[in-house]
Amino acid sequence: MTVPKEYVSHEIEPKWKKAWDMSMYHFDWNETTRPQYIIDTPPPYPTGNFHIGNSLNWCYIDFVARYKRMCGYNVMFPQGWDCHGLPTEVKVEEIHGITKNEVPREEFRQMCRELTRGNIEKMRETMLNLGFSTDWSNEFVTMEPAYYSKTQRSFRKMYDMGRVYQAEHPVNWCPRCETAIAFAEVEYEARGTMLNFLNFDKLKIATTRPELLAACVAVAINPEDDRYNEYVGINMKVPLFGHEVPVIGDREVDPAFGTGVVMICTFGDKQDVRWWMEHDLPLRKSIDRNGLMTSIAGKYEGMAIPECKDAIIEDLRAEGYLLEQKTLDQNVGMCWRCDTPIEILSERQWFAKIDTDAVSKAADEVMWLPPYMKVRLNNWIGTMEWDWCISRQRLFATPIPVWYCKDCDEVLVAKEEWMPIDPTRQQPPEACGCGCTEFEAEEDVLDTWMDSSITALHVSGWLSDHDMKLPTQLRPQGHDIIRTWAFYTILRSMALTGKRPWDSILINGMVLGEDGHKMSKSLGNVISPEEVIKDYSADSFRQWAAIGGSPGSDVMFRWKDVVSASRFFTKAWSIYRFAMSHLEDYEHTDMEVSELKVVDRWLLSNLNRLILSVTDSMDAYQFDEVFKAIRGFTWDVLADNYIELIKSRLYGDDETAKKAAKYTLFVTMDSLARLLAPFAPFFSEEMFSRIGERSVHLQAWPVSREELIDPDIEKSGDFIKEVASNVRRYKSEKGMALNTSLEKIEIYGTTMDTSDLAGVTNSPIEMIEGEPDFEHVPVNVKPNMGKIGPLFRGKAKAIIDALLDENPKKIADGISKGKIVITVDGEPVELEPDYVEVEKEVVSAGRSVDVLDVCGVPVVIVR
RNA sequence: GGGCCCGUGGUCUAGCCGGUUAUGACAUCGCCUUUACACGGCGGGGGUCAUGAGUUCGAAUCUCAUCGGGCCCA
Repeated sequence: MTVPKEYVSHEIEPKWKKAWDMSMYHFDWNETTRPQYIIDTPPPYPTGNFHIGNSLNWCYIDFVARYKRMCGYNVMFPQGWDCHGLPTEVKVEEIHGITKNEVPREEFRQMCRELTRGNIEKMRETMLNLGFSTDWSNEFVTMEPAYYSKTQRSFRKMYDMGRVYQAEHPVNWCPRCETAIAFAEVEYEARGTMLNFLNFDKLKIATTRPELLAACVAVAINPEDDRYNEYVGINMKVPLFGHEVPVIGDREVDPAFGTGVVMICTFGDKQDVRWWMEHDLPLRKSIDRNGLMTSIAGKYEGMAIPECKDAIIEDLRAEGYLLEQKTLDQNVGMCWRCDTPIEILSERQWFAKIDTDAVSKAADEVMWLPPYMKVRLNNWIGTMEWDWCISRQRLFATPIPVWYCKDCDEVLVAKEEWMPIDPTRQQPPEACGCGCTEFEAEEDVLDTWMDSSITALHVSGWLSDHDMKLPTQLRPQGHDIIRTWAFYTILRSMALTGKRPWDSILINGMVLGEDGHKMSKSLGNVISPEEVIKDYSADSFRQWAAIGGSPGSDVMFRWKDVVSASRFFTKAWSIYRFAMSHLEDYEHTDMEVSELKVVDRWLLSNLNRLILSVTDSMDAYQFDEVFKAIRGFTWDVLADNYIELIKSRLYGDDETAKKAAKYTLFVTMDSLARLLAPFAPFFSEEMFSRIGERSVHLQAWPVSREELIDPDIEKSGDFIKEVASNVRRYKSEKGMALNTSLEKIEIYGTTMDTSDLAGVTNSPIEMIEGEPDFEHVPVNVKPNMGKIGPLFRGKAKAIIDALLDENPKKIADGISKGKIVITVDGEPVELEPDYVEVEKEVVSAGRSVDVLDVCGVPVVIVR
């Protein structure tokens, strides 16, 4: 059993990647004993690049999945791919040098599928390189019939429940993408614009959108505004266009904005929609689906919006309607895909009903980590005004399974047993109720969120041969998609099953570049996980993910964290190599505590305490705390102290004492391999391969042996460690080599097993009862604020002052007598001995020695 | 304009249901090849805990205000 001197991650990681049988990570659908732990993994968009933000999130998921498996859960860590969407359409157009309307619909969709398959392949490779314990037997691809038929069936089910309906309603519209979009897809950007003051017949109005004059349907004022309320009810002529519109009163009008008079258009913004619905105003569509002016715009018909705006302002000015222009800061709603300002158009679209109460109630049943992230969902819920527009005018998406009868216009929604189906390619197998067999296919497709909002249902066996396992146990996702993915998933799960989708939701932060800004191509601060693996290792990357920050907070990527991670593995390897060199002929059997030395019991006490705290932190998803604790134990306790202390035993002749050290080393190596397994799957596997049978990833998580946690032993061990460390420092300060043999080390007033100490200091140790012939001179008094404060409250300060004024020697005498008496404001006050601590200085009395004070115990070094 | 999070040595951070001397990492300086490791060991320097006020015997910690940063939304 030779252990190579160096840990070469570039050989070991590929070795295990190749050797692992990934079926060990498969979920057992027929399990009856182990509890289920299903993860509703986010399906990434297959861009072909599994980026660092994905990687951070997946590291968190993998830590949990591996930990839960080791704890005896039947874990499903599935992998999905959210394929549909505009970016792929754009990419396909770019690659093939076409526009989507130049080729037949199906051919274009085929090109999109091919591109997507290749991209998925690339991303899978990165995921394997990062060592994720993905359950590939439960992979899903939303563009494949097996998945999108579920999307279509969910559409039909919700249609039957009356939760999906078609209607003409205002929608957010992207003129560039030529499609309706949902509020969740609208992003706001601060832009400067002109506020135009117009002479509007009898009143002056202020508007930022003069190009919508043709769509003006009313003028509104605040009914409490004395300047104008007499005008309510009369009609006014719209400048340039001449049609008459009524003046209405509405409290929402801000008298302080502009002139206090606004025009209502169909539609300039969301507020217009509210007024339009509330006051039952007519509809005037002045903008078409391409963002061009319609016929009601008269001579401006066919102009693009900015062009029309310029022309109308010119004409208003020429005809004397334009009174004034002021600059105004304004937030403009933009399409999140293409940054084009959106318009609100009235369109015949499909909608899903939003039941905010049901979503809110279900969200309360879910444990949010960190908890304040739920606030974001609730804030979003509070702003919902319209239902969710689920139809899109695109190609690469799940087809809406609907036809319209050519004779009677009746809507025919496909039956579930017909799915998957593309209505543009297949006719319904039944005639319309009116007897007609000629149908017009619905060409619109579904919003991609309609696919991805049923992942929780899909992975838990919905509409499959398996038993339904909803709710899943964990939803891991970023805080940027709470208003979309989290919201829609809860909505759909409640609508379709009446159950919450998950027990808990773990929110990860965004990854920031080394400059502290969000990683983006334009800032040039993008780092790919593959780069990190190449320069360091996958395990080092994973350690950065664990230790870089706590879940929920944004995490900065720093190369130096990766460097220190890889140094930790070097150190751990060195420890492992040392341990294994002494365990060559070791056969593991249980040992009684009585057979162990103090130092062994000290280490085991610390190890079991570590297991306890690490388990708690894992349960709380505090991976940074977990790894810091493991690192601290390994480096400080095990390497810097324990190993140094036992060397003399390991190299000595006392076989019993040697065996105790070997036993302790073995147990520690075995536990460490298991504790590291969720974080460093490759390194821990390499470690474990020389310790135990089969993969470390099939082993149980260590259980703390609490009977080995012993505060007294820890105290004794700490003392030995402190003596060793003080002697080391002493030698260092005196310029002595570390292995210099001192004539004698005397320790006073305590008894203990000194064999390891003699070994590590390479010097004889003598325990001497009583005090040394030196004087302990009390020099300083330290009041114990934690005790004095609460007891004496307002008097505390006076007591502390009195204590500090008093001669330290007198206080020390008081302590030895069991009672301290001091005078405060002329009154005697009694204090218990533990209310103060006295610092003492040891004064030498004639011997040529050095005296160290270790935890209050005099240690005398005879040179 | 509203909501949420956050300001701790040069950098990043722990502590934050109040208690003495504020944690660790990286960086920096000095010393050391001791049979696991120089990708190591030992030791040192460096912080008025953003600012101001309040509560309290006592505040990095609680309250308020101000300034600054980030995110989500209108």
